[in-house]
Amino acid sequence: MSTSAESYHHGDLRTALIGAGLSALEGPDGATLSLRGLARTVGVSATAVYRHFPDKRALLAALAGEGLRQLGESQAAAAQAAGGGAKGFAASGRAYVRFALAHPALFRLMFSQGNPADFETRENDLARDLLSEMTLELTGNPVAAERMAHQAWAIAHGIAMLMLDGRLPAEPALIDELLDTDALFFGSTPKAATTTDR
Amino acid sequence: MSTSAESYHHGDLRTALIGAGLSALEGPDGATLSLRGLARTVGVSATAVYRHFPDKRALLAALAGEGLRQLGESQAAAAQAAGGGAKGFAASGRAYVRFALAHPALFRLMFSQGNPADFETRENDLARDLLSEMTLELTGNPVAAERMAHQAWAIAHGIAMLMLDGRLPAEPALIDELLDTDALFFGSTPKAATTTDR
DNA sequence: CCTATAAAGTCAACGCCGTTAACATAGCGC
DNA sequence: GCGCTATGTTAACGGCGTTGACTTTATAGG
Repeated sequence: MSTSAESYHHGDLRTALIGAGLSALEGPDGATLSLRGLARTVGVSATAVYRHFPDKRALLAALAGEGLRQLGESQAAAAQAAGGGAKGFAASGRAYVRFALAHPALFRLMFSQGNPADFETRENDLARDLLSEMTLELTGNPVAAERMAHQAWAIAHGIAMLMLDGRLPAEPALIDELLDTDALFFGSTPKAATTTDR
Repeated sequence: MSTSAESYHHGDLRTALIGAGLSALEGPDGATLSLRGLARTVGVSATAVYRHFPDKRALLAALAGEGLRQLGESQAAAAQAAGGGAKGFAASGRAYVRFALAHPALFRLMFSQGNPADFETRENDLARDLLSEMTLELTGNPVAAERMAHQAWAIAHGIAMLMLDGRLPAEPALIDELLDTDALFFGSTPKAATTTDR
């Protein structure tokens, strides 16, 4: 009865806090959201938060979990829209980076927690499951699939992070180019290199 | 005369602060270093810091710059020890990830600043220059070199970050496997999943 | 040599933060 | 109807980054 509609005392504080937290993460200075500030925007005393979360970390973990869920949804939708298969796989990779660029503070939060076990649950782990499924489908080999999953995750995550940090320009064309699995490293080596023409 | 030996009032505070900051970043809870705490360990009043850095961000930027310099050194050393060429390139990639795992808080700090321009200087940008040189040497083509550099950076960075966050196990064998340029994605799989496009 | 000036450091204070303890209130089960 | 428990409040603590007004010290110039 803690997480239902809106009834008793003030409303559903837990849900309200998470909502406020998510929207605070969207604005500028989303990197520095404070427990007190959050309580203020929800219109509640600072210490009321502690009835729903043991401490700030727990609140952040909940936000990260929600972000993870949304990321999984985005990727799944993108993969399906692209018609699955290799196209879908590539689309889910682009969706990963796009999500990071669209929600920088949330994305950073999702990957700066102590240990993922605090908020990675069966339900919000869609992204991970999807990745496993897709690579298995593409390779047909569990061992190769796992390596492919790891490498794909790493490169998408690397691109996302470097762009968020301003180390790489956050241009859509660059995302596509770097994620292009046909052109990875030497894939198109000698002459090819001319792929960039456009 | 602000950054020289050690002479006048207290010593070279700026250098001392950076040293203390770097060593604080090595310990646990290095993620939460405080200006006051740093001043305390150096044996100086909290506000003395402001004679050398306009604010905390500037101090952190200085630490990040120093970290960047060290990272470049590590990579250059590893590349040279491996004899340059493709071997050297692979070695520098491993060194990148190893550095991240060896100095988690420092590495995170290096890649969570607002904009890199604040601390990326000609002298500490060794890592970036090295990467450009190596990929150009390997491809012989400026365009291909740049893409290779971006992709290599992204995958190394992704591996490092995911391991730091506990999303991937931080095992040396896995680092090697994921960085293996010959086995990237479909490199070693038969049918290569035929990504089709293009 | 001695003094003006500016660099380097100190102290007190402000407002914000996360968190704890003690207290108030409202809804539900018996 | 009563008590229990979930939910919320107020007051307070210590720590933080930062500012302003002050003190000390090194050094440069007459």
